[in-house]
Amino acid sequence: MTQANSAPAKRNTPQKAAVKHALGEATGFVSAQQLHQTLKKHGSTIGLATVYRTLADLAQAGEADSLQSKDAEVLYRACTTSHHHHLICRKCGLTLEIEAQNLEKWADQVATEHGFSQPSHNIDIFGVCAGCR
Amino acid sequence: MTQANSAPAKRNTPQKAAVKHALGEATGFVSAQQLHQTLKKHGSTIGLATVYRTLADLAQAGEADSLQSKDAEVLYRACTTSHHHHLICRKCGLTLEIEAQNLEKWADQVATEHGFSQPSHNIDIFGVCAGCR
DNA sequence: CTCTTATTGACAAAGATTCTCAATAAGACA
DNA sequence: TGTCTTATTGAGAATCTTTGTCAATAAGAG
Ligand SMILES: [Zn+2]
Ligand SMILES: [Zn+2]
Ligand SMILES: [Zn+2]
Ligand SMILES: [Zn+2]
Repeated sequence: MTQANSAPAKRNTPQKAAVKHALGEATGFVSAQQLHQTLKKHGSTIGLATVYRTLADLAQAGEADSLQSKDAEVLYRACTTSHHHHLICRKCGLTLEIEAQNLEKWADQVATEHGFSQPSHNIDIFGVCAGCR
Repeated sequence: MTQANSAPAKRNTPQKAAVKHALGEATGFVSAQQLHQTLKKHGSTIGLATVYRTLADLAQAGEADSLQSKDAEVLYRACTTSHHHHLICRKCGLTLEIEAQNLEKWADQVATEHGFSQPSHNIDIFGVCAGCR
């Protein structure tokens, strides 16, 4: 008698911990490739596929935020689990988390006003930080 | 005596017109690949690279807006040249243009408040339209 | 009509991400 | 602690989007 269909049990591995840690060290958004390079530079022998898999899991679990960069690659960042948005430096990648209650309300309102349900949104602000000028 | 360095003169070609027209026909955001398929289905022998090139030009000229889809591909849409944002149906892709002066102000304010210059932003709202429910 | 050269299309090439699969090791249990 | 099941890993292949290359074509000026 096998269990009907429950999610496979997750396991804790040094690789996952390493990715999580490296992501935490980053000051802003980084790509899977960058993270892989960094990890290898620090002596890790982790595989690229594993970095991709782990990042995808973290994003799914809400422990990381992701966004698409200009050159078609996905960038990740360790984040608080509460809903928020980002202010990102175009030059150095420095990232600040920002919140705006009004904004959340506005977005949902716009959606429902036009007959759209299950509203969600993507809001990111870019600029050049003080240090980069 | 050759001209110092002016932009090469643009030429009007049936291919560009076709892409522009096909983009106008679409009800929402479409990818270069989709557009290429559509064009071929209508008998055109246009090359994929040309579709990419034309879309990039349109986006540059402000005649089309672009956004990154979930699966790492760029989507385009024919748009008005004035600054605006989008409300997009997750199912059928139906897209509405929306404006919000307050929002523009808010975004720039947040940036300057934190010492960021040359502010810009990405704001998109998603949902499921009435027709898809 | 002629000539210059921007543009095109077929194909190669680059990058990012995912898939495949045999080998490894986490975690449960005796 | 030792054994066993199977989630996870890493290396490379495969896939997919996008860009680059280049000879052939054709837009537009004269
Ligand atoms: Zn900066
Ligand atoms: Zn929000
Ligand atoms: Zn819809
Ligand atoms: Zn705006």
